[in-house]
Amino acid sequence: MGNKKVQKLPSIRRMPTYLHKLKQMRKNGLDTVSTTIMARYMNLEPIVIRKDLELTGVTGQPGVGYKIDELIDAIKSFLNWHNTAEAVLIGAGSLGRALLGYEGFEDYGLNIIAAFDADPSKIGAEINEREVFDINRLPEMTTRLQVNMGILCVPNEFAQEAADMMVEGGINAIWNFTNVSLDVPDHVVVQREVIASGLAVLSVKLNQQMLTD
Amino acid sequence: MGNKKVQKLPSIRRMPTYLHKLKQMRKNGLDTVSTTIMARYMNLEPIVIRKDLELTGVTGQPGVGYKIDELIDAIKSFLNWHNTAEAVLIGAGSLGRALLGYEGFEDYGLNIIAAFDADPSKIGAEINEREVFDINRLPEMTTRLQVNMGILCVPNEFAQEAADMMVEGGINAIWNFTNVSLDVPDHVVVQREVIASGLAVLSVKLNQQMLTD
DNA sequence: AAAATATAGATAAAAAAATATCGATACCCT
DNA sequence: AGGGTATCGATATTTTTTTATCTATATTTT
Ligand SMILES: NC(=O)c1ccc[n+]([C@@H]2O[C@H](COP(=O)([O-])OP(=O)(O)OC[C@H]3O[C@@H](n4cnc5c(N)ncnc54)[C@H](O)[C@@H]3O)[C@@H](O)[C@H]2O)c1
Ligand SMILES: NC(=O)c1ccc[n+]([C@@H]2O[C@H](COP(=O)([O-])OP(=O)(O)OC[C@H]3O[C@@H](n4cnc5c(N)ncnc54)[C@H](O)[C@@H]3O)[C@@H](O)[C@H]2O)c1
Repeated sequence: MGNKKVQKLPSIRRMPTYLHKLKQMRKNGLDTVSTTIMARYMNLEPIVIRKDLELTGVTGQPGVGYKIDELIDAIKSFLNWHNTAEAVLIGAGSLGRALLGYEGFEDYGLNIIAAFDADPSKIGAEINEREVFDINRLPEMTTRLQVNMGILCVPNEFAQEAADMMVEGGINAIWNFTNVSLDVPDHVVVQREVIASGLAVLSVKLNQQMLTD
Repeated sequence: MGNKKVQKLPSIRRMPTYLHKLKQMRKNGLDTVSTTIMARYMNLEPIVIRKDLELTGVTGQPGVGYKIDELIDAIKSFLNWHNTAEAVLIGAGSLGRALLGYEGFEDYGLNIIAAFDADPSKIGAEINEREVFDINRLPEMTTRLQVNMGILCVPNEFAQEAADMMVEGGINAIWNFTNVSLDVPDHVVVQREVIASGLAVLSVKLNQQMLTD
């Protein structure tokens, strides 16, 4: 029914950072890791990490730690990042271009296969090896290609109509970077990225810091 | 001491969305709002909103709601967004350009006054009316201009050294978009923006949705 | 005017998340 | 080999956040 709550949100949000650090450690030739080390890296308490990792089902070895390979695997499974998700991006503007150029997504099982835009001067262009198509072709193309994730980067005023087209095209997961709270059917999940949230947190932190010294 | 925890994080993160919606309502000529309306917009329960607003110190009128103007003001004060914060941006690459071009920051009391980069082909350029300076001038300039916020958008491998330069230049708040956990003195606050966190949440949501229908 | 409805605030309860404690296991160093 | 240290897992506790309940106040409808 679309309104089920996702639990353990804070833990889920930390997973990608674990993954990143673990991959880096593996590249450096390590094969085990302790929560103490992860904790120091992330500025958290070891117990937090242990609880998070518990969610993935891995078990560590008392006195030793966890096997890095196992952990990487378990986190990927937990996040469902083993089978790469194909996505389309809507709105090849300044944010859209940045996301199209972001190398990191490979590591996160995300593959942006095409972009869509309404601006004739952008349609037909290629950005980082992905073609930009006319937004009107979106429903037809996503249906045919069976894509079920859309990354929304259009200006606020077009956000809802773009979302409607995605829904029409069978997309059921929307990563929403606009400042608009979308109205979508129950079976469609939306993750809204509010960049100002981070700024708000930083402002409050800074303020508190200044008050105490 | 830098390791004090910020409380009410979830509430703080919701504030900018309230602010955005409230400003929009004001533009539409409204002057009061109820938590029911806000809740419908944000897909939350009214009680959540009421608790959040309580933090700002505003009081509403039973049977009526809150005064929009008062709310906007209270939220801005709460976030310390009344006095515009000046910031510099480090790394005028694809993400950096997007941020430099983002209009939304005006509303959030953030003013990016200059950018810094190491690439000679970028130094001297102007992006959205902000000049790009040589990264080596950062410490001197931020000291002189008394800027205390830095937005970090360099490639991961240069993140720490760029952070060091910021600290040298007297910056004490870093908005960190890199995939690196920075090592900074206690008096410097850091807010790390991990874009993959949102993707992780979306993946889990999508997975749960698919399992239940 | 009375009844129905919508609302905030205060307080209480429940749920979730973070943190602590402790025993068992492994490793390291002398 | 033995003592010291690091580690995990299980369980318990504390803290924080979310949600519920109930009362008083305002508005709208009849
Ligand atoms: N730029 C940033 O750093 C940033 C940060 C956070 C959030 N955002 C949000 O992301 C969204 C996009 O921002 P931006 O700065 O990239 O804007 P932009 O104007 O640079 O890009 C928007 C793109 O969408 C295209 N477009 C317009 N209408 C369209 C439609 N109906 N269908 C398809 N494409 C359409 C435009 O042609 C343009 O290419 C906005 O909602 C903004 O608030 C941007
Ligand atoms: N592109 C995205 O959508 C995106 C999303 C999330 C996070 N990030 C992160 O943001 C960071 C930047 O990503 P990007 O895609 O913009 O990379 P980019 O390569 O496009 O831009 C990096 C910029 O930093 C400059 N630079 C390099 N070394 C420097 C130094 N020592 N001092 C100052 N400037 C220096 C480069 O010249 C370049 O202009 C990375 O850490 C990336 O992981 C990017």
